[in-house]
Amino acid sequence: MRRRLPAGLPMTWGGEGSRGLTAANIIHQHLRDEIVSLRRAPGAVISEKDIAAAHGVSRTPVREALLRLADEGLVEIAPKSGTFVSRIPVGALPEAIVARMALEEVTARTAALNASGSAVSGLRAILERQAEVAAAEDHAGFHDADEAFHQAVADAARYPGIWRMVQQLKTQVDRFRHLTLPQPGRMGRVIEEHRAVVDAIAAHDPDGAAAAMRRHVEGLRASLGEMRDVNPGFFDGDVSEAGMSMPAADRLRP
Amino acid sequence: MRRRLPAGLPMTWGGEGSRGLTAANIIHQHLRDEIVSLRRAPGAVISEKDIAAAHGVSRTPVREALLRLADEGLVEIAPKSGTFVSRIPVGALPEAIVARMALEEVTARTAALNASGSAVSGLRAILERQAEVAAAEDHAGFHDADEAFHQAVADAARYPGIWRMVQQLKTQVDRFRHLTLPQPGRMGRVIEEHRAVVDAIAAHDPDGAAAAMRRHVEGLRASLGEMRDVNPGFFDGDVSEAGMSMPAADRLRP
DNA sequence: CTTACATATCTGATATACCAGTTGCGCATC
DNA sequence: GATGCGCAACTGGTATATCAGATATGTAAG
Repeated sequence: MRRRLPAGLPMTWGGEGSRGLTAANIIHQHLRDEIVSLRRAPGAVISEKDIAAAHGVSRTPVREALLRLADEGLVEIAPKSGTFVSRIPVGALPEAIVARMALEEVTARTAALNASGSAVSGLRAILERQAEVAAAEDHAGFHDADEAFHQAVADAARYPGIWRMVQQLKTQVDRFRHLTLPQPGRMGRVIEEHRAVVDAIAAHDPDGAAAAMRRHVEGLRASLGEMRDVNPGFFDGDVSEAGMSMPAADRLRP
Repeated sequence: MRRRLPAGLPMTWGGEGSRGLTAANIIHQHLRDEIVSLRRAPGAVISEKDIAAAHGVSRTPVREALLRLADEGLVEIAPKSGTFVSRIPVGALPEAIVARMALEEVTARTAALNASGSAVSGLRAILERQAEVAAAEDHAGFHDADEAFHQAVADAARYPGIWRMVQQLKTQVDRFRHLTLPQPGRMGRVIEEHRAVVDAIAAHDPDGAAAAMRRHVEGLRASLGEMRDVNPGFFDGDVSEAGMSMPAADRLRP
């Protein structure tokens, strides 16, 4: 008996095999968006049955989506009890930022060594676009451009797998960021930091690129300051563990 | 209606919630062992039905386990066609090692800053044990001690999440390592590298610890040299991409 | 002998049904 | 009124059945 050899090219270790647009994948994406954008609040109950009904499918693909979200740390499944949107693990955020810094630093370094001319041009284009949306006070567009920038650096370094890890790390921090006040001047500062990274990459200066990227992510850590409003029980553990000052009060009384 | 607040403490972002010993988890662990240890060959077919029968359960928990393995990159699911043990993505291994180096370097650095006395003692104990099993030519025990060492460093740094990422990265490389010839003197060299890391941590020398760990992982990269035997279609992409020399021939003719 | 096509038989994806813990509320009790 | 207990309505975990796509094989035409 001859076994057929699938022609699939996995390309990386951690990537969901980009298996077609199955119902489970659609629901996964949908729920993920809702959770990351905080349209579903941390701690909120997720009902398999409701999701299934809302999408007009059975519980099976919903369950598959939820299991993957659980692996990503975005939902918590309590057996025979319920499924909930994960609270933001503020205690783990500093570690996540450390990991991201380490990964992005080496990415920038390699990008400086490997970047093609077109890659540099692409980076500059993203920089321009980001400046434009910043001038328009378009926060959503700014965030998109930021993501595009970091991905472009990863592409320039040819590190798709590391980029996937960074994306994973970004998720929790981004969710937290949605709860912070927009800081005046932050967009301009970020753009300058990005520009420094691009300049170092264009100059093929690995140490400079790594240092610039490190400064950038460091700045990100500092931007986790103030909460947007009186925050409910969105967090797991003590908020003061996030490394930055914070009223530390107003947790809901249970 | 009051909603109950689960007392679960997630602790990190990426960890499977350590949800009880469900059938799916058992099967996941079982299959994972078989795949990593190469008892299931890369490219081999996995039948949901067979696994289910072998474990005396239905296909549902088997499917859950396989989906998680697919997310980990250990199996590939071809819709309506079949599920296979992932071929080793040799082309992605250098990137995995780069990522691991970045993460373990910062881990060692933080460990040097944070390590308690007991943590250092624990590290030395592991070092001793590793020397013992090395003297006994116990390769399996050596590998276990190696894993314990790296985990202990991560524990000393209080980076459980980063350790989980490193574990993920180790998986594919370890699978590859299972196919390489044991290199004479490697165990002794590894132990010396470990000792350098511990010494730097004990001396609270962050730069030294980071450098020592970097050298260690660098040595690991170099150890990916020769294949154990004429290698079948265990690899995805060209083996020469692994960064080391290799006959590059004898792929199975389809 | 080669090639194209129809079809039988695999597979994974989904639907449905059932089971067993967990939780919360209400009633009985003190 | 406070407290302990037990039932009822949830939930997630598993089992079973059904559907549709992909592959392989056999057959007929060239």
